Formats: sequence, C-alpha cells, structure tokens
Amino acid sequence: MLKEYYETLFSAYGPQHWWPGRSRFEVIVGAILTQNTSWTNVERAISNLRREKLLTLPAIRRARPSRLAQLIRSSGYFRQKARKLKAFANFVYANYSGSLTRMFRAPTQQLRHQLLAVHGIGPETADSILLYAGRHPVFVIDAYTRRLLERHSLASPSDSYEHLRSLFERSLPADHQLFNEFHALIVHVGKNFCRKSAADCHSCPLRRFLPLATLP
DNA sequence: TGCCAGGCCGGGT
DNA sequence: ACCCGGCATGGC
Repeated sequence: MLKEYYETLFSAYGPQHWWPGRSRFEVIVGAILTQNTSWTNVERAISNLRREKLLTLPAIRRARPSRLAQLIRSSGYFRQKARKLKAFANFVYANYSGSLTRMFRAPTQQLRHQLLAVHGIGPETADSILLYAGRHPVFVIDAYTRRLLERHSLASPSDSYEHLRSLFERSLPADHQLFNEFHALIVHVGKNFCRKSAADCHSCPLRRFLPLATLP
C-alpha cells in the first residue's frame, strides 16, 4: 500500500534532493530550527550563522547563548532553540569527542535513544538527524506525514508517533535513500495539496487512493 | 488581523 | 500514560 504511494509520488515528481544543507551539521541545525516553524524563517537564521562562521560544532559550543539567540531570531522560539543547539553540541563532545562521524557510526537504536535524551530533541528531530544527516534508515513522521495518513484513513489522530513510524518501517525495506525520498515527496504533496485549510485534492497525484467517502 | 508553520519541554492529572 | 500552556517569528 505505502509502496504504491511512493511509486505514484516518485513518478509524479521525481527525486527531491533532500535535505537542503551543505553539511551534515547544517542539516542538524536546520532540523532543530525548523521545529514548528516554516522553513523560510529558518533559512534566514542559517545564513546568519554561516555569515558569522557559526555553522560548525566547535563554534556553536563556544558561542554565548545570547549571541546565538540573536542570530537565529527569525526562526522563532529563539532563546529555546539557542539552548537546544548548545545542548546538541555539548552532547557530541561529551559522548563522541566532538565528532559527528563517530556519532553516526553508532548503532541506529542506541544513537536514537541517546539523541532523545538531549534537551530539545524529540522523536521527529532525532529521526530527521538520523535519516537526513546520518543516512540511518529511520522514517520521519512529521505534521505532513500524519495529515496524509489521516486524510487517507490510514491513521487516526490518537495514533502515537512510534506507531506511525513502525507502520512505515515494517511496510518498506530499510533503505535510507528510499525513506529520504519518500518523506521528502510527502512534504512536497503536503505543501501543495494537503494544507490545513484549502484542501483541494483535485489535482493531487494521490487522489486515486482516497477512500470514496472522503472525496471532496 | 488572526492563524499557521516540517515540535518539544515541564508540570500536572 | 496523556494533557496542556509556554515558547516567538514572519507570511498570508
């Protein structure tokens, strides 16, 4: 079932070249900054950090939280997110000598548990880091994914994050490239056809999968 | 002009 | 194990 969704989306849109980011660390920063925030607001924050040479692990670790907060202001929740960036940097130093390469060599489940213990890293952020920065085969469940599943009666609002993640991971081969493309494609259709209001699925390529009763 | 956007934390039940 | 208020900006 989900495999057919993927085939349909890939035929319609092709490869998405995700995640936008020039380095693994930049991808991680983006994952934290985009929490409940539109990507355009995050882009400004990231270019500010780049301009100030703060898009590296050691630089984030050294920077004062107030300075960080000022530079990422446009991404919203900026004091919280400044603290989260520091917490992640400290985590990598404390556990992996400041090396992302070492960090991502850890077994997927072990690293996932460690990431979830870091302040500011919840399930979606942990999985985005694992998949998009680390190429580990975990499926990311975000607001778009959940909305798609609910619109298609494949999930209900009470389903937990872990339940939805396991739905994807048991239905598909554990292939990071596949998970990457699939999730990116879900976000793409979500942005174009599946917003909260203005739900016109008329030209959505997934329209044929909609249950008859829910067709608009 | 209010509502929304690729969540998460901490305290309460 | 859930539930909820707080966190904050920029675009429409």
